[in-house]
Amino acid sequence: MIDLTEELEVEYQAVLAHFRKKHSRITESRKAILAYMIAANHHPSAEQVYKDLSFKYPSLSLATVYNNLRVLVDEGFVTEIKVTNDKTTYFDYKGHDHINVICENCGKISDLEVELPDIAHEVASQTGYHITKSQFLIYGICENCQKEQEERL
Amino acid sequence: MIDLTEELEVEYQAVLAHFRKKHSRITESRKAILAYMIAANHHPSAEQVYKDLSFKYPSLSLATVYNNLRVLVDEGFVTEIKVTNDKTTYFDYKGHDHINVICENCGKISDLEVELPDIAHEVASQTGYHITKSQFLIYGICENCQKEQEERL
DNA sequence: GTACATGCAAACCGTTTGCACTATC
DNA sequence: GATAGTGCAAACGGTTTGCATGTAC
Repeated sequence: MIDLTEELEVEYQAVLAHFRKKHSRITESRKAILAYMIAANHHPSAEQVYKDLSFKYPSLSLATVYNNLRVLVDEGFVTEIKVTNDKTTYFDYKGHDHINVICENCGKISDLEVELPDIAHEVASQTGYHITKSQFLIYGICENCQKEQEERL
Repeated sequence: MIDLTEELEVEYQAVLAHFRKKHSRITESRKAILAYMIAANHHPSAEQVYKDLSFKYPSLSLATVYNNLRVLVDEGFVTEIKVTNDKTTYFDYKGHDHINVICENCGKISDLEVELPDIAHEVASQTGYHITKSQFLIYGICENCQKEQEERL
């Protein structure tokens, strides 16, 4: 098992408590993947989680990693990150706040103009990155789908 | 061919001029895909571009759509948009400004904390979306890769 | 004991590639 | 005429799925 600081251990236990409450089973694989994700200070792919845990858990399968990451995403503990020009999905445990508006129901993607501070400049000065382009995505439910959902009740 | 307004026609001709300058060939497929993308007010997938153009261009292939979208992306005319929980890449002709910071060279993904206005609230009031989560991505070259590139000169 | 989770391997599907052919320049 | 671009079909690769088995409860 990954070694967690006291603070992270609290987080870890809180998620386990959440699983118990939901009557989800707490398996060795699940604990290992959860601990890995909580401890991770990078944004691993499923493959990377699998490789890193395979040493300690030789019987772990890639499908199980995907299954558990999916569960963690569905429960709101982990965020998916997609990067252009890369088929891989990366996973981030409770990613920080990180505008296209995407409807999670119908998949429609809309543009939205909103007043923003000069993020690129700020990012550049703060990180030393040479900024080439940026992408702000907001996920939600569009008006049409909200209506449809209301009508469905 | 898609019918373009005068303004869009100027844009279209400008891109063609760009291609001539680069000694890229201006084929029927290329013109059709470009015009489609310039006229599009949505964010089509390659598949959708292919389907929509297939009527007028029955011999057009999906691979050619991918090739040309790739070219338009490489030349900076089109932006790719990736959405979580969806394998598809969407394409946006000169997307509007739309903070994970992603290094285009090494693929490293970093978190960054930046002061932002209450975007979600603003988006919600402006669009009527019910916001559930958001994702801000900035692409650039990280300090390490900048150094490596400088050293390579 | 029940049924959710796992592991394996095969299927899936968006995207890319290899190659012969076509058409732009 | 040279060669970049095209079209087709096959390959690729990240992710998902079906199913038999294992195990948390």
